[in-house]
Amino acid sequence: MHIYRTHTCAALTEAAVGEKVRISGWINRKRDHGQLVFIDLRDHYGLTQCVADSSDASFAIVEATRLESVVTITGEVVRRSEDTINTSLPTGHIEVRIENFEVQSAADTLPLQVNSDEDSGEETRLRYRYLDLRRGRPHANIMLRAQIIQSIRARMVDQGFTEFQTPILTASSPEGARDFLVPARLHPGKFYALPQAPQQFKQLIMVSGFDRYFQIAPCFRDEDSRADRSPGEFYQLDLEMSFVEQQDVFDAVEPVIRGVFEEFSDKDCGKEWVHIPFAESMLKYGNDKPDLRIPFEISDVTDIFRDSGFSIFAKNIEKGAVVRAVPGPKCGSRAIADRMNSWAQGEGAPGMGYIIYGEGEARGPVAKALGAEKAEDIRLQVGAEDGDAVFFACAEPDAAASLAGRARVKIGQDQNLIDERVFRFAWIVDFPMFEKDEVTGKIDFSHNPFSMPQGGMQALQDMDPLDIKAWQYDLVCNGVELSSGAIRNHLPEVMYKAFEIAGYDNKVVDDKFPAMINAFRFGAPPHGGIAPGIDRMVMLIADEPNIREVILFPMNGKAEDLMMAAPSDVDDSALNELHVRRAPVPKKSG
RNA sequence: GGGGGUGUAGCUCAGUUGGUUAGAGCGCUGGCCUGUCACGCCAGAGGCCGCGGGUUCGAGUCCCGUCACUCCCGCCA
Repeated sequence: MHIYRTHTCAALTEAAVGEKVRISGWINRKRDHGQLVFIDLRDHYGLTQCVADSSDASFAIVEATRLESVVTITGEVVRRSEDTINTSLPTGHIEVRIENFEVQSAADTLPLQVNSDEDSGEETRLRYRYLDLRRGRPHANIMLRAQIIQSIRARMVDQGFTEFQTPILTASSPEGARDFLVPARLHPGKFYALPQAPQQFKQLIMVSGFDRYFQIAPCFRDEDSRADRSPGEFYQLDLEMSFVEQQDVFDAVEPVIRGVFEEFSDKDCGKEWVHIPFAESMLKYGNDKPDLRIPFEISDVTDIFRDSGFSIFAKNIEKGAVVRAVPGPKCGSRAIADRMNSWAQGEGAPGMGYIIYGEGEARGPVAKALGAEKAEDIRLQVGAEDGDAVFFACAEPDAAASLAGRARVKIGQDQNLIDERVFRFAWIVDFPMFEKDEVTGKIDFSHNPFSMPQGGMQALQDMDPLDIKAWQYDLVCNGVELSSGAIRNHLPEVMYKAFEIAGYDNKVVDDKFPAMINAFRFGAPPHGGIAPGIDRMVMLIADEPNIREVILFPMNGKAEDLMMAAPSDVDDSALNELHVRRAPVPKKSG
């Protein structure tokens, strides 16, 4: 007999009755009746009830062993009597009569309760992550993640993609987020960077003549965390394809993503994934990652307020402001409207005007100043009914869109208008190539400097830079940005020109992107790709509100690994070897 | 860097308008219990109420500061 186990804790059923077996695992729960004690033994696979009574030699030690101790139990599988069958357990028709009980590893008093469905505090969970991960839901989430990644690999290979590995120690690149740097021992004063994504490598893979690449790629960005953004590192399904247009990328990716969501979730994934131009998304949803489950849209009512009796808005419009209207279904009460107004103030806006529609008339100060006719125009445009409200964001276009967008989400949530049983996907397309920095007025790349401008060189030469669109797209699901991609700019002259518009001369391109700009001189295939976030996909499928729930050993919000105690101090000798010296930590002012 | 929320037993949380000895469930220790499966019953241990200061006759509760965790803004090609 194997020294640890002949079966797992899920394997024993009525078929095994009469067999002498050995199982090992953790004591999940104990029910001590004095002369009779039950143990639920748990392993990765399931639970098996084991039982001993006072006549058994091991009875005392069974009673005395604490929860979560690891034990090996040897004994006979016995059928439970009819009245003691537990139908909620797959192994509930049998139990193991304990003949021998060996403690492999005794557990101290636990810092968190493993057999509870209730989460402990984040700090405790992360510090004792190995205990947290024994619990049902975290354990299942990690298994789900593994299965999803497995499925993605199979689907990608089926579609003719090949998985390659790209370097982890690479060069810092000027664009994007803050880099993690690694001092280069052999090159005093120089640093490697961890890749923010294998962006340049995957393009070079295409130049190398491989046709369809993918990788479950680790990406490193030194950015502050959010609920849907793990600090430091995350994984992307990174992929790139040669000789493709935008729609080819969509056609390759859509079945993979849809397939995975449909395989692992019961939620409806929609018939077709809509394409929404960036500008339309900003107008209707106030952001570039719309939650299409919210059943109403924002509309522009600037013209109705222009030169109107509502002078605050009218004056702002003259100065370039716009007015965006957010419908508030069933929000037609003073209390709700006031709450929205103070919410908006909390968001940094001066407030939110509103009109309440009820009993056939428009009410509130805005309606009064505007007059019944214009209030009715708004009602018709927005599609409001009796009992609804309409809220207004008046500001310069970006700020108005943003506030209206946040208000839309808040109303959707507060009024319970979000259908939790569906995934609503959308491709956001036609991103602008350039944008103007509000503070400096400088024109810069709005998304990815390697994207091909729509219209190519011609567009760069002839058009107002701010009007040029890029072959740049995002995949969005339920208000979460799942993915970002582009058809790349593989033409050196077009690349120089694009960087020139953004204020960088040819030398900058040559210095900062030597690999790409050189490679493109030796025959580069037109290519494009995308990189869906693995963690976010798993988070959506697992229906978890926080990305840490689908990561084995996540860091906390301050990018610390509480379990491993990282980051940590290092010896001076290690620093000396790396030619690195500590700078004094600046004292806090005040 | 900024804003919100939270911080009370090992864990999850309650704690009234400021008022006597700060509670519950789980866990832990001891006792009872031979059919439980969130077993039950009895008893017990366990608290710098995050920390520091202030107001007050009196602070878990009010005020100021600070720290930690968390959510959001900034940031995220």
